[in-house]
Amino acid sequence: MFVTEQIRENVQQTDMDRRQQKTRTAIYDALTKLLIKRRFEDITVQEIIDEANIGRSTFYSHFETKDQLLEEMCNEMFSHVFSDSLMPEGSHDFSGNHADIRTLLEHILWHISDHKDNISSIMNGESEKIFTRYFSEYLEKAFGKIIEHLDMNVPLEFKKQFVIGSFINTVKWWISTGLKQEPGEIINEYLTCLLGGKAG
Amino acid sequence: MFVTEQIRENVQQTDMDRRQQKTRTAIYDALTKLLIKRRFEDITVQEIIDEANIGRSTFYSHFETKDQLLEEMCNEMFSHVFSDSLMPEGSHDFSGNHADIRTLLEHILWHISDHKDNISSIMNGESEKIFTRYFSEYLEKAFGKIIEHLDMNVPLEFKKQFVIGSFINTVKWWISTGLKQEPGEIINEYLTCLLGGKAG
DNA sequence: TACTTTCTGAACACTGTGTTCGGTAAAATG
DNA sequence: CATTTTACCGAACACAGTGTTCAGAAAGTA
Repeated sequence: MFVTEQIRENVQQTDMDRRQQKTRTAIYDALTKLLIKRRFEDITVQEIIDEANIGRSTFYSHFETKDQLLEEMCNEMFSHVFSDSLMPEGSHDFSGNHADIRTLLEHILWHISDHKDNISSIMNGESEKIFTRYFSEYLEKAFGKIIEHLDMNVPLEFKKQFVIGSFINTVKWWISTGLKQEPGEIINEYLTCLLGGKAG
Repeated sequence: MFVTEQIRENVQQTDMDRRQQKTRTAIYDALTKLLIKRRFEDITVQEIIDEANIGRSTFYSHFETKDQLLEEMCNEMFSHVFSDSLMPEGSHDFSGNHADIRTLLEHILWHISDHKDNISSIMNGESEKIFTRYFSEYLEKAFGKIIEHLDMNVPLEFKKQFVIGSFINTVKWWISTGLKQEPGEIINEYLTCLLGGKAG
């Protein structure tokens, strides 16, 4: 089970005072809105407070620092994007079935595509690293075993690094150029490059 | 040999006051030293000033901001690491000669290896992006045409993204794990993954 | 209603940035 | 060597942003 799973529950407690929920949502929305216009590093706490229309001390009673806010917001979002729902129990064993892998990878991209606006605005700056961390962790869990079975004549650690790294890289590139291609197209091209046109 | 020593020649114009040269070197050396202990974002201008043993206003007469200092320092360093000396005129035409490519890529890694200490300490934080930018630009120039001739059945832009991205990725991984392998080893593994064991 | 929790916002201490300026030291010039 | 030019020094300053505190107001809960 993912670390991220536990985090989500912390953030959205059902037994939360309505005021707290309102505040928290207002802060997330405010930051999300501000991130469209400028980088996280250039946004001040005061701006978030003004945009969210809350008191200064209220902000600091919810988040220790601005960075913690980003961290939690990203946790929230990426844990959703890379949730276990993408990875149903039954499909953990791919046993070299490339069709299934293709479907699953494509599914991930569709998920990302659904969060296009949020992810895109977050992808400039510090938050890119959080994205990479989550994505990497997720892929390692989901595909670690399949990667082991791929026969490339290189050490395992290198293979993992290469396969996962190049995939994340491709996805970042896809996002940064505005998600112009269809998910299926990207996955096909990725697998073509990775497997050199070899059949499954 | 320390990077800063090599930089000195490039940075210091011959018509520069000796005092200016001394100051500039002191600042570079100070930052280089501080970067070993902590991330650039956590280093204050005052610390750099103290370490360099110069006056506050002197620092600001040399650099407008702390970020500009980093930018210039990285420019200096990476432009040296990825200098044209790596890319002699005669070798611009690879015409599918994989042996030459192999040699050249290996050469790049040796160069990086020579600057191990400086690069490693810089690779945490903001400066990683500068590294990536430089590296990407350089590789595009040096290998753009060869990549075009690689026959992978994907659009050119995707191919470039994949080949260059996965190489930079691999190098970053190599650096972050402490340059444990020999350059030749890394290049072999990279090319194995990229070309799928196809012969040149 | 009575009680509890959260929100509010002004005031405050603190850290770090970048500027200013009169005085000092060093280098270049002739 | 004397003169002029240039760079360095560093204290003082203005400023921006962070994070805390606290007493009173407002909203939720039972």
